Amino acid sequence: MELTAKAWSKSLESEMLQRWQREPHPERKGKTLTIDTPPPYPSGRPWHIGAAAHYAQIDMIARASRLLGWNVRFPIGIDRNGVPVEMYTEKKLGISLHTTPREQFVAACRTALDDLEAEMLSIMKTMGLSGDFAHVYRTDSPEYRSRTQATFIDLWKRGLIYEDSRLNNWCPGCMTTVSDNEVGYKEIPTFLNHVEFRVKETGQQITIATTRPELLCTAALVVFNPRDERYHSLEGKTALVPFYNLEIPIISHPIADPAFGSGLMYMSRSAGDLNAVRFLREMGIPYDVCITEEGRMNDKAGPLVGLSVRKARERISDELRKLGVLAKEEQINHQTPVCERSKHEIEYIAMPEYYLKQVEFLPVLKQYAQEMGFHPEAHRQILLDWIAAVTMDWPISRRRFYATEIPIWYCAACRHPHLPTPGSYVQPWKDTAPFAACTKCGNDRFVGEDRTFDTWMDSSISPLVVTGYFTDKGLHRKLAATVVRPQAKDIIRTWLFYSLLRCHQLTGKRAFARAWIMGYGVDEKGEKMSKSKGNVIDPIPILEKYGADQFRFWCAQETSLGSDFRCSEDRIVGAGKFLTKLWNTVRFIAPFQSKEPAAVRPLDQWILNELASLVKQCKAGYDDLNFFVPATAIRTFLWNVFAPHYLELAKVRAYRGDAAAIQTLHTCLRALLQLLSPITPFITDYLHRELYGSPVTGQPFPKPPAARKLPFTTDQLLQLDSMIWKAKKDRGLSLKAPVALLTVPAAFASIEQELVETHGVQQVARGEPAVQLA
RNA sequence: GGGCCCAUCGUCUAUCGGCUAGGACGGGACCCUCACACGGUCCAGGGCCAGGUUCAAUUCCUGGUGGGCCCACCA
Repeated sequence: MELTAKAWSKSLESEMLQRWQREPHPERKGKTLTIDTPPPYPSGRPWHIGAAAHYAQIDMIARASRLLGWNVRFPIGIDRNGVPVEMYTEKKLGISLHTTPREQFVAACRTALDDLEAEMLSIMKTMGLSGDFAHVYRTDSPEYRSRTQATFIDLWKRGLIYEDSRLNNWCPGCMTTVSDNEVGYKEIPTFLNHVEFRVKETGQQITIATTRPELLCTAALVVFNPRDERYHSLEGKTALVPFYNLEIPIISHPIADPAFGSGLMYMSRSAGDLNAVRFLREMGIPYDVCITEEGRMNDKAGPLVGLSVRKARERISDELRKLGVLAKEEQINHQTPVCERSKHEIEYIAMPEYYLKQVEFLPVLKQYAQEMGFHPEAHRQILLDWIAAVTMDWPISRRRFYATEIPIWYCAACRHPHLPTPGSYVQPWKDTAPFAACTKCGNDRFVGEDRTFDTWMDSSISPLVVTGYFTDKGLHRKLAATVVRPQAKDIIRTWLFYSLLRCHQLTGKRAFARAWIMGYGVDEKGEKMSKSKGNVIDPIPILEKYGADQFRFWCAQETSLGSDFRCSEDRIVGAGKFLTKLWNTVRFIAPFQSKEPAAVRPLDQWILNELASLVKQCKAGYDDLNFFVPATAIRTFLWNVFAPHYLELAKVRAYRGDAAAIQTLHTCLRALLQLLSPITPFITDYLHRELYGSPVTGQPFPKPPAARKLPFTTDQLLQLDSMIWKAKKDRGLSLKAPVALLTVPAAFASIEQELVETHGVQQVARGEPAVQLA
């Protein structure tokens, strides 16, 4: 065979891809492992290099599992529902969801998604993902959406869904209710306004500090802490709200912090934060929102009506200043709740929304979180912490367009809800109701629901979709116990949590055997990549420049499982050298062929011992789905032990045609290629075919050679070689220069021949290691 | 404010409480030695701080500091 080139060429990768397309992975006999591949979300260009790295590693899960003997199902899906594409479309086309006809807007989103999706799929293919590209599923397909709807209908019938109007997180930008885990916090500078109220009964002046003066129009109470003795005399009195001249009671309640401001707070019926939401609920005070869905003041705000919340805040401060009741304005940084999607400041508005019960399922979810496997183990805690923090049911309805529709029609007369039979995809906002008459009042006119689902309602059933729950219950039962969920760390509280919840509600079982959690790809300074920072690295030019295997090897050896990893082009370049090293090692070994059986010499046994330990390390790494372990172990073996020491010492024998040396070289090489194949499938498959005439895939996991005790250790041998090289180097001699006298301990007697031949030793003596040059 | 995780050369990491803390990337010097200059050889460079346990601490404990993440949150 001919390996004339001096290095592996990434152009061979497309050749290999075509080859693989012609010969798909053979079904194996063993048990089946299903990967619940995270369907990536096409939210804009470029696709994040960290995401590409993530999928490269998921392919390593697939390939490593096959190498370990599993039959692997590796579906490929794309998540296409929800706000990100709507925002992308609004920005790209300069249109607004709220002013564009729904049909038209949905079509524009679909076009955008198709383009972005094509690019992601092409990247996945280029990287050599061994997934099922023939059956890509899309979460916005009528088929998938019909399943989301079917599960909703199921849960509805079982009484797990209810509608309620309660104060909830509202994003004025997205114009929808959002759930707690879509809310983030951002430090925003604002003013803490010290506003003077008067006590009606005594005329006494009291000061109240607030960041939300624009909510004064709905002021309900003034509160002080019962432990705060300064204000005991105010209990039961009445406060006069400036500007609006409202009369509100003063009460004591522990919610007020004596150390904050003056120790007095006012509570608005239009809650300014979650704490207030809870307080109102606890006190049984009906809410009375003074903010509109667009984030403007409504008519309750009197003269402020129509102003944005922010403008209203400035305006009321002006008014209070004019009245002489604004004692102080302090600039503070405020941890402000913002929408994680659109970054708008969250307001608390009550809208009727559907809720899915989750609180009562927390104990079983906790149990699942404790039972299932986690790679790495440490990340289990993130899920447990989240489960412990959940206090409310999940609001699942959204007032958006590009998402799965809630499958309900209401009787036009009595508003009674009607749900269709599960199975087909329905769009109540445009479809005619599939009912003859209202089951309650007999009326024959219906109004379709126009709200959609939170997208996690769709993605949380992916473990069921990929195991055939909706198409083949028998298959599902067979596959369900061995599902592996790979995903990023940041969506533990959403995707992982909701999947466990929903699958439990639908099947009564735990969705996953194991979860594999990867860290974030950060930039080379260690900072999070974000489009706003402009430090997002596009994977396409990287893959074009360096090829898939180089990228994959970099991914594997960059960081241990679960930690964040820095994306630095320099280090990707560095990873490529390994492929060249491997290539040239093969280039050296390939020409040597020997069929006759031969007994190994002690030197051969030494490297076989090392190989045995390598095989065990790789097995442990692959079992833990931690590719850092095999990648670094293989690299160290090849570069620090096998090539510089064994290869050099066995070289002369190999040239001579020594069968034991040649067979040992091939034993090591073959095992190396197989052990490495999950990480760098292109080069290993190419070389395995060239040398051994068969694909590297489909081989069983390499067996560790039988190890035998030797009189010298690896460290001793490495140090001996190094000592000789250093001696020559110090004298400015070539490494081929002869050694006049080499003194070695008796332990090396069995490999003396190789030492002599390799280092050009003229005479050998026994004793502590020493080199004497001519 | 509460919780979780982490802390080793510039970077990524190794090290059952015990040899001079090992390797890789990057840096420097020399060498184109017949698989490989995407190579070889050599060099420089590190245990966050303060206590404690111990014959012995990078390793175990406590506190601090510094990161990361999560939750709550100043009305």
